[in-house]
Formats: sequence, structure tokens, C-alpha cells
Amino acid sequence: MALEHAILVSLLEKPGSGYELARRFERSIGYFWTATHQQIYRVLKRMEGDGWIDVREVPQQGRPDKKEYSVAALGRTVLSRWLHEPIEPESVRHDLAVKIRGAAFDDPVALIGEVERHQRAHADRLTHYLAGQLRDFTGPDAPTAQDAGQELQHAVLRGGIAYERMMLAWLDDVLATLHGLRPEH
Amino acid sequence: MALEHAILVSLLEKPGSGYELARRFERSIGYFWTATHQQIYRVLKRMEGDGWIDVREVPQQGRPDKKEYSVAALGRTVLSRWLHEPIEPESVRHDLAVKIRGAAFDDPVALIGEVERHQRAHADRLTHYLAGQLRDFTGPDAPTAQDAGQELQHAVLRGGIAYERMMLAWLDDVLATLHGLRPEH
DNA sequence: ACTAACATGTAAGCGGTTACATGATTTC
DNA sequence: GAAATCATGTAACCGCTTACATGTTAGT
Repeated sequence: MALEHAILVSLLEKPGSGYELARRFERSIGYFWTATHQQIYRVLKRMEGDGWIDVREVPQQGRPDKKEYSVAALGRTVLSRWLHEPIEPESVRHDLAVKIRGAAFDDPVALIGEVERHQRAHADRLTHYLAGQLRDFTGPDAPTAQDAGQELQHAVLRGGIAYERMMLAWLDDVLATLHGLRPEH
Repeated sequence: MALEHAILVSLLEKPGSGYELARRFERSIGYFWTATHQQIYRVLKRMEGDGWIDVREVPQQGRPDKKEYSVAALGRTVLSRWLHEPIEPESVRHDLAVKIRGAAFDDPVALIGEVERHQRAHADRLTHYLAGQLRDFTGPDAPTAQDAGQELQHAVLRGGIAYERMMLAWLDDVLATLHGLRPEH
């Protein structure tokens, strides 16, 4: 499990509330890890109880008060230990691949629309990533000298971009295969 | 959830026992979906209770008897319905990406070995996929005329190959980034 | 008036992992 | 004699999803 670790990394990059973390998990951190706000609040409470993170009540005007979390010394230790222990390459789960193989026993042509839908979703994500890259790393407003943190964030983002490009190309391949199928007789 | 559907597809491709399914989930089906034998046995029992699949006790010599499952009419209906309903593009979870971003707050150089380990794992998988492709689809012993099922299986396998190649290239990129980091002073 | 954004939670359920358990046969 | 393969399960746990719940402020 790496949700705690993802939260630790995100809080090290910038302290914030559960709500803010949930928003980050829809954006940058969410490129490679997802979590709902319910899950985040629960884990934050446990992490606080275990002394991994500190809380600070922040009164706000015009908005509900929030709890700002930051990484405690113990949290840094936990993260460091995790970084130094090997993890297994994660197992993949592609619903769409199951569908594609299943299509052989149904109507393959009916799957074309679904594949195109997925392709649009991946194209949207790619556009989103590329905009982020331009804004934060390669654009005119990006910081000229980048520290290790930014270099590594950029490397992860390049991974997301490579993934989406790969998916788009593969889904093209799948569509060509679906179109090329001739009904048996 | 798609484990039931993955099992239906696999049983349509070829009926088999829970044990055999578990083995397939380590090979071909496992390219895009994983499941342990415990999970498979439990789901098979439920699917049988719901009338999605049929069982046949097969006595064997020199081996324990096995239960051979095959897809029932209801199972085909369930699969067909699922194939026709849209699913959301799955959310990604990459532990390694969390580690890479986390490395900025620890020792980035210490991560090099871990990244290389993952790269070897992906290289192994790629080799495995390519061997499977040669054996089943593009080699001299592969069937010349391929039906829809084989065409689609091949398309999924090409996806696995594209994924592993993408990962290898990206991990090269990550390694170059890690090596390029100069300690601040 | 309504919607969106801000902010934090509880409760039920379930899919999946990990550990434990058994027993035969084949191969080294 | 030990290990690997074949074959099927139970039990405990837990991470995560889905649904439900509440309340404020800002903008249209």
C-alpha cells in the first residue's frame, strides 16, 4: 500500500488540508495515484494518530476553517524506510483488454464505439499533461533553474505523457484490428 | 469489477478448472488481469451458484479429480451485457512514480538500484511476451489463417508489448534524470 | 434561487490479499 | 528424502468504493 506514502510525498512538497490533498489527487499526484476524499480523511486521521504528521488548525475568513497537515519527523523516517525497501512491479489491470478478448464471443464491431471513447479520454489526458508540462517545466514562465524535486516531478510527468501516447497508438491498432475483422460464414 | 468477466472470457476460450484458470492468470490472461487461486475459487463458486457457469466433475488418474467449468447460457448473456455497457478508463497506480517524487526528499541516488530492478522485470516480461507472440502468432508454427479470437488476442498482446517497451524507455529517462542530479550546496 | 467551491466527516459493503490447511503424485 | 506440480479450499483482515450527511460562502 502506498497511499500513506503518496500523502507523505505530497505533504512534503507542500503542507495542506485533506481537501487540498483530495484536489491534488485529481491533478498532479493523481497522474499516478488516485484517492477519494473519504479515503484521504481516514488515512490522515490514522497517520496523525501514529505521529507521522502534525496538524495545525487554520482559521479562515469567508471559508470554513481547515486543518493543515505537515510531515512530522517520524513521517520522514517512515517514508525514507519505504523508499529504501524494494517493491514489486505492480500488476496491471485493464478492463478494456478483457473486453477486447471477450468481443470475439460477441459482436466485435459493437466495441468500436467504446474503444473510441477510451481513445478520446486518453487524448484529453495527454492534452492536460502537455499543458502542465508547458506551464511548469518547458514554457516561458517555467523556472529556469530547477531543483531535484522539480526534475523528478518532470520525469514522472514525462512518464504519464509516454503512457498516454502509447495508449493512443495501441488503441489505433485495436481499431484497425476491429475494422479488419470479416464476419465468418 | 471485471474478474468475473475475465473468467467468463477465459472459460469461453477454453473450459477448465479453478487451478487451470489460476495458471492462465499467471500467463496470457494475467497480461492484463491478476487473480490468486483463492480469489478464483471463491468467485467460481459464486458464479456457479448464480448459474453463470456449469461444472463437470472430471475424474483423473494419477492426479486429484478436478471440476471443469464452462460458460452457461446465462454467463454468455451477462458477458454480452457487460461488453455493451461503457466502462470508465481505469485509474493508474504507480508505486514507483510515488517513490521517484519522494526521492527528492531523501537520497535520489539510492533509488537507482530500485529503478534498474524494475527495468529488468519489464525487460523479462517483454522477452516473455515476444516469445509468446512468435509462438502463437508470427512464428513458423503459428496458424496461418486466424479467426477473430486470435486476431483480438494478438491485439491485446501487442498492447502488452507496447506497454513494456514504453516502460523500458521511460525508466531509461528516469535513470538519466537521477544520474544528472547534482547535489546542492 | 441555484450552483459551484470550500471543508470534513460516518457507515456499509465488498473485492482482494495473506496466511493457513490438506493431500496425492511425479521428479530429482 | 525433498521439492515441485496438481488440486481445492477456509478464515481473517483491510484497503477502497459508494452512499449518505452537514454547513458556509461566492458567484450567476
